[in-house]
Amino acid sequence: MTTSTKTSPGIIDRISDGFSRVATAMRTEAWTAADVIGLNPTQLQILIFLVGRGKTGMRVKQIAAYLGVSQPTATDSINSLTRKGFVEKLADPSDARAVAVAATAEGEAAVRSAGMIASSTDDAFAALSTLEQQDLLLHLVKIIRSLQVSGAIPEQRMCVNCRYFQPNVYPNSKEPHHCAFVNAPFGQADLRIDCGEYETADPSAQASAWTIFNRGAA
Amino acid sequence: MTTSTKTSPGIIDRISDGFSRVATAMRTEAWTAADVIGLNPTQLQILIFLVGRGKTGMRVKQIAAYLGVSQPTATDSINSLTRKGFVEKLADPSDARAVAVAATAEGEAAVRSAGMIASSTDDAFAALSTLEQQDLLLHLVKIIRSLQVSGAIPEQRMCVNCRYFQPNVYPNSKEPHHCAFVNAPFGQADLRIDCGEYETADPSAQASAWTIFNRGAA
DNA sequence: ATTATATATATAGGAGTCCTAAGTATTGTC
DNA sequence: GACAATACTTAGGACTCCTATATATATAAT
Repeated sequence: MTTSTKTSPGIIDRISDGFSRVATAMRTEAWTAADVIGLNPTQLQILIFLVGRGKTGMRVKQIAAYLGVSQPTATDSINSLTRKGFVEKLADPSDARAVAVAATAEGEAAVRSAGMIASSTDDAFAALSTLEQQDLLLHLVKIIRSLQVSGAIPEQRMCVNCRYFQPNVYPNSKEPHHCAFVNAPFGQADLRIDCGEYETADPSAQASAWTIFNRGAA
Repeated sequence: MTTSTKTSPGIIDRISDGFSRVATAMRTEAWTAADVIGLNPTQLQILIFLVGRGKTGMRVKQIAAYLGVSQPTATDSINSLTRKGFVEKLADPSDARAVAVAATAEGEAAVRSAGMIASSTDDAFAALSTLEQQDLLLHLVKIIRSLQVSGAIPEQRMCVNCRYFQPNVYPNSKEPHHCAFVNAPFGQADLRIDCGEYETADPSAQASAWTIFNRGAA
């Protein structure tokens, strides 16, 4: 949240303000997309999150952390989605207290149809040049990592946190990084924010990967 | 809203996802900041908006457009702020139907104190290099302009829309642009997202300024 | 001038977000 | 086996946010 003063606001404040403006557009758009399938933005966001995570299901606590809301709030929205048949609560075999919330087939179909609708923000991102998109993605990765390190958001399923990530192993290539999961090189523009195959690396590995990653990106 | 599929999501989807993650952090943070003065994020956002606009006051409709919500929703929040003494509704001399909503002295003080609290997102932006910040700001300006052109958000009080903006008049300088309001040159890093002195330029002037601006930035 | 239409805002009603605080059940620990 | 921690739900309340409608004023057309 930016508190602009009468004197010239610093670049940090203006960047923050810029993010707010884009966020406003995304939120407005999310209402439209969600409305197509009879949901609201929060519910759609949960549904997309669950679809991206597959059959195993996610705990209520994880969903709450992902959304940045309290646990009861997550419960509210999950119940609403359950009533609508888009998600189901399964018993977690490893812990009888816990539930595994998973998207149903209807939920997956709903996400697909919501994804079809036009998006002004996507268009705005697409209007940037390829190089600008790549830079922007890299900046976002850096910002998100900072937020994660400071505890503002939970750990993200990003390449730079992943045990399969081998940064800058081909230093002079266009695809300097390597993913040990698919066993293939990849470039800066292919960095993931939320990868399905993600597996967390231990903190020290994350830290050293980050150092090596930045050395190349500088 | 991004709908990641099982196949590799494109860079646009990943950028969109990245913005969502940052937006989540900002929203969480906004709760904390707003709570300090007994508000919620929406109310604080309105209050900051009004403080940035001075004594003249803003119309309900403008506030709604700025927030990206319906007009009755804006009325709700404005009423809540009025009850708390942070804003007041003044009669608009030019239109008896309209009201001019303005921040009170208490409201301005409240914004100042909310602005004091630490911000993880600001820290994350500050952790980027000066050059990265500058690039990011430029990307945001471009994205916001696209959103504005497509009608997703209302006209923003940005340099690139302003009648005082003279882009690239000093092409080989570090401060290539000129602001006719303060009558001084300024650089890419000084671009405003929401300027107090903003005055809209007519559409054709905006379009040609944008072309000249991009020529230099390429 | 008068009627029609458009605009600015408010009100009504309802679903749902989102919070804190307090409960229930289960798990882990000493 | 008692005690604290954890996973989640329930309860209660303020507020967001919507659509639809009402009220007043402004503007345009006849």
